[in-house]
Amino acid sequence: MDTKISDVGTAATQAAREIRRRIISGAYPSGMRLHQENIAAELGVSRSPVREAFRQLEAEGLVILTSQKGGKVAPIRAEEVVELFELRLLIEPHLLALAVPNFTDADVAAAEKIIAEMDGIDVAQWAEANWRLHMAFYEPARRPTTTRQLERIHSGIDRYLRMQITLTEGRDRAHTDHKAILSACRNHDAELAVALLRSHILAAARAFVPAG
Amino acid sequence: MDTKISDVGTAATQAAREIRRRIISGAYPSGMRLHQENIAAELGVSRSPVREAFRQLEAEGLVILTSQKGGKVAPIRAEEVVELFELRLLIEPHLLALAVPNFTDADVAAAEKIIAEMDGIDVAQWAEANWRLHMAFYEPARRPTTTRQLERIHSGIDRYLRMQITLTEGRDRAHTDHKAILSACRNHDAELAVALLRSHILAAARAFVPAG
DNA sequence: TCTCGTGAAAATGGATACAAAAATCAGTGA
DNA sequence: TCACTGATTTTTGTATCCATTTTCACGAGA
Repeated sequence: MDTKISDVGTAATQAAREIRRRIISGAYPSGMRLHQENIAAELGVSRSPVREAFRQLEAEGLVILTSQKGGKVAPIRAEEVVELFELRLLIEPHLLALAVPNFTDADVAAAEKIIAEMDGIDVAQWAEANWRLHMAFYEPARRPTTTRQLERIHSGIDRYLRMQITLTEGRDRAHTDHKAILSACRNHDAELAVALLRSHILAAARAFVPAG
Repeated sequence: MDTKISDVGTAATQAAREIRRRIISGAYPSGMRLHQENIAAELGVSRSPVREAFRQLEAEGLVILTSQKGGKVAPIRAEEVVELFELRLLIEPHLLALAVPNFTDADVAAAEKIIAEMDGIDVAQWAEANWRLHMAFYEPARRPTTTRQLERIHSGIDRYLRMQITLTEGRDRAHTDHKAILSACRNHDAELAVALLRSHILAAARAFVPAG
C-alpha cells in the first residue's frame, strides 16, 4: 500500500466540505436557495454527489430540504443560537473537567503553540484557531463522540458569529481568558479551569445574543 | 391548500427512515456490510435514493462510509455508549429543569397518558413509549434544537440497548421513577425532578454499562 | 502447503437520461 | 388593473448507464 498524502475523498465528500465551508463562511447566506445544477457546475461535478452532500448537510442542520422543492441554507434564528450556547455551556465545562486531570506537558505545549499563532492573525483565521484551541483543551478528555457532537454545535454558532461582526472586540478578553484557562490546566486545577471556561463562554454568548 | 394526512416524503427520505429503523432495531446488526444493490432491491427503489440515505445516516452516526468501499453499520463500542450516557446526564436534567416551571395540566395529562400506555406493552413498543415519555417531560422547555441533538444521542444508545437484553428487568424501577418525576413536575419542584431524573438515567446506564 | 500474481466478477462512484412536480409566464376575462 | 388559467419552462427525484476500483478465486511456483 502506498502512503496517501491526502485522501481527498469522493466527490460527494468534497462537495459537502466545500458547501459547508461556504455556508459557514457566509458565502451562501442564510435562507439562500441551493440550486443543484448551479452548485454542481461550480464544483465541476454532476448533480449526484451534490445531492448526497445536501443530505449530509441537512443532517448537520446546515441545510433544509423540502420534498420536491429542493434545498436552502438553514435560516438561523436567535433562539436557536441561544440553545447552541446553552449546549456549549453544558458540554465544554464537562469536557474540560475530564481533561484537566489528564493534562500533560505536551498538551500544554500544544495549546501554547496555538495561542502563539493567534497573535496578530486575521479575523477568519483567528476564529478557526480559537476553535482549535478549545479542542486542544478538551483533547486530553478522550471523548471523541462528545467532541463530535460539540463540533456540530459549534458550526451552527460559527456561522452566526461570522454573520454578525468583527470579533475583534472580544479578542483581548479571549486572549487573557485562554491564558488563564491554560494556566489552570497546567496546575491541574479543574475547579478553576471550569469556572473560567464558563465565564469565557458566557462572555462570547453575551457578545452575540444581546438579550441573552 | 389541502391537509396532507401523511407526507411520506421522497424515496430517499423513506429509505433513510427504514434503514435507520432496521439499524436501531438490530435487524441490520452492528458492523454489517450495507450493500447498495441489495438494499435498493429490498426497498423497491434504485441505488440513488439509497446512496443519499447512507449519507444522511452517516451524518447521524449510524453508518460508516469508506471511500470506494461502501457502507457498513457503525459498530458500537462500549466507550461510545458511556459517552452517550454522559451526554444524556448533562442534557436531560438541563431540559427538565427548564421544563418544570412551564408544566401545565395538559402536559401532565399527556405524560400520564403515555405512562398508562406503557402498562403491559411488549418490549419493543415499551422502549419507544419510554422515549416518548422522556420527550413529553422536556417538551415544555421549548428547546427544539437541543431536543434534536438529544434524539440523535438517544438513537445511538437505543440500538445498543436492544442489542443487549430484555429491558424487562428495569421496567418496574423505571415505572416508579417515571411516576415520581411526573409528580415532581406537577408540583413544580425542579430540584427534586432533576435529582430523580439523574438517578433514573444513572440506573439505566448501570444496567447496560457494567463497568460504568 | 503456502505465497504471490493474475484476471474475472462484483461493487462503488459519478454522469446521464427520463419522468414528474413546481415555478413561471402569457393571455384572457372581468 | 387584477385575478385566474393553462401552457411552457425549469427543477427536482429517480432510474439507468459507464468507468474505476476492489474483491476474490484460481493457479503457478517455491
